Amino acid sequence: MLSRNPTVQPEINSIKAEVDEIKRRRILEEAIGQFFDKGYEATSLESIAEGLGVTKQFIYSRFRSKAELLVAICHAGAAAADQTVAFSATLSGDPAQRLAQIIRYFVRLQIEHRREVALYFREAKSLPADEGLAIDSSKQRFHRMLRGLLNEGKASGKFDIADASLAASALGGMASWAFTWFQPEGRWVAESVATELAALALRTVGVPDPLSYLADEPR
Amino acid sequence: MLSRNPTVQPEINSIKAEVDEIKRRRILEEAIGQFFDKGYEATSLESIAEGLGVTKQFIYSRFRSKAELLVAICHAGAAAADQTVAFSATLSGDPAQRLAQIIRYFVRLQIEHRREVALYFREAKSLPADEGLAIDSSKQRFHRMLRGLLNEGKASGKFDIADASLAASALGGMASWAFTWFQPEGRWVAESVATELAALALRTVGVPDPLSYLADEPR
DNA sequence: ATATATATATTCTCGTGAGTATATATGCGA
DNA sequence: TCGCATATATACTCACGAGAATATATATAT
Repeated sequence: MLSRNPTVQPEINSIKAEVDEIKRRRILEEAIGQFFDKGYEATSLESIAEGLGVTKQFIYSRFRSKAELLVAICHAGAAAADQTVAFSATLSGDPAQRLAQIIRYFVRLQIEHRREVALYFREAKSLPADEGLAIDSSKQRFHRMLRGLLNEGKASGKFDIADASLAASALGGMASWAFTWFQPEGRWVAESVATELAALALRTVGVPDPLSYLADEPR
Repeated sequence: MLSRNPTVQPEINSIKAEVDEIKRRRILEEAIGQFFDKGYEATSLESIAEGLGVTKQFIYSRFRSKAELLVAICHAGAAAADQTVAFSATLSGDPAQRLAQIIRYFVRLQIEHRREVALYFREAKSLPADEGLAIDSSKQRFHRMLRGLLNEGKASGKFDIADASLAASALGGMASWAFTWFQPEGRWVAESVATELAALALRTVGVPDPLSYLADEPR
């Protein structure tokens, strides 16, 4: 008998990998929901297992500890800031145009991952020390990116601001805060919130005609 | 023997009341510090007692439960919003002028009570249901107040905004966020942060010359 | 000086939950 | 069909912490 077609092997592995990934995802989904509702410390692994209809051991087979669940979730939350920094590096041209795109991009991510973002703000103190620092540096990189852009716009006379660092904090707050009030079932649509906040952000830094930078975006 | 001068009585009582109040305050101070650093659930009453150099029973003699400590702290956090709403009711005149004063007032309070504010955001879920609702309605009243003012300014042509509710959320975020980044030992002074954020807020809603409303304020 | 109330300390109880050790089932390769 | 690895379940340990019960010290009143 001939040996089996070796090309099958990776396929089998990829199915297994896919199943593993799905299991991981489901565990994380449940953990996000319960951590978000009750808080990290107040949620037991038992109750997460119960919510999934499995036992605690199932979770331990995929994650080494409760803290590791939180780490994975917080990484997903910090990813919004990281991705936005990466996105900003792909942009060039007019600072106002770039700022608008950055805010839109960031707000959309914040809204999409509201719960993870909320958890990484709320529960950062329960993280292992090194992970906590990683989160902090994500925030710092985001802030520096924004401050850099604002300084650039200020230097070229596009933006009218007293202090770029403070303005960056103000814009960061305006955009980040969405995770506290945005309701997916509410009257707002993520896309239009992102566009409106981008328009408000442009005005905050003294761009007189924000709409000209957002004319083709959905409202 | 004559009976004791009855006027002494209230004085003794007031001393006792004062001492009681001091004890309460110290317990709350310690609780705020530890809850803020480690989180509510992760902090034991034992460790709060230890931090104070007393026993757990000392705390139980002033507060009925651990949750009652959190309730007291969260009330202090929500007070920033409540007081600002009350303050806004004392103002009249130009909407831009009022908005600037409101933002300044609110930011100063948020900064002063950063830790309580942070706790009432982070730990609201650990609160008894009715207290949680009270907090929510504080936030709502604040939002409605701001939205009302923005609508007023929009109607009179002072403010240029698409949607007052969304703009209120944006300004709320800009101002609230200060509790996450303000460092009392850092480069900023609370007063000037409050004034700068008020200026940025005015520009966000389309007031062209914010400084004319803030000329006499400290920067 | 003695009785009474109040503040503070000491010592338990009891539930809960993270993590582990051990058992069983399921699927896969030969 | 058998044997092995891995996935899942059951049953335990062990520490911790909220709150209560009980004891002691301190202050006030008579």
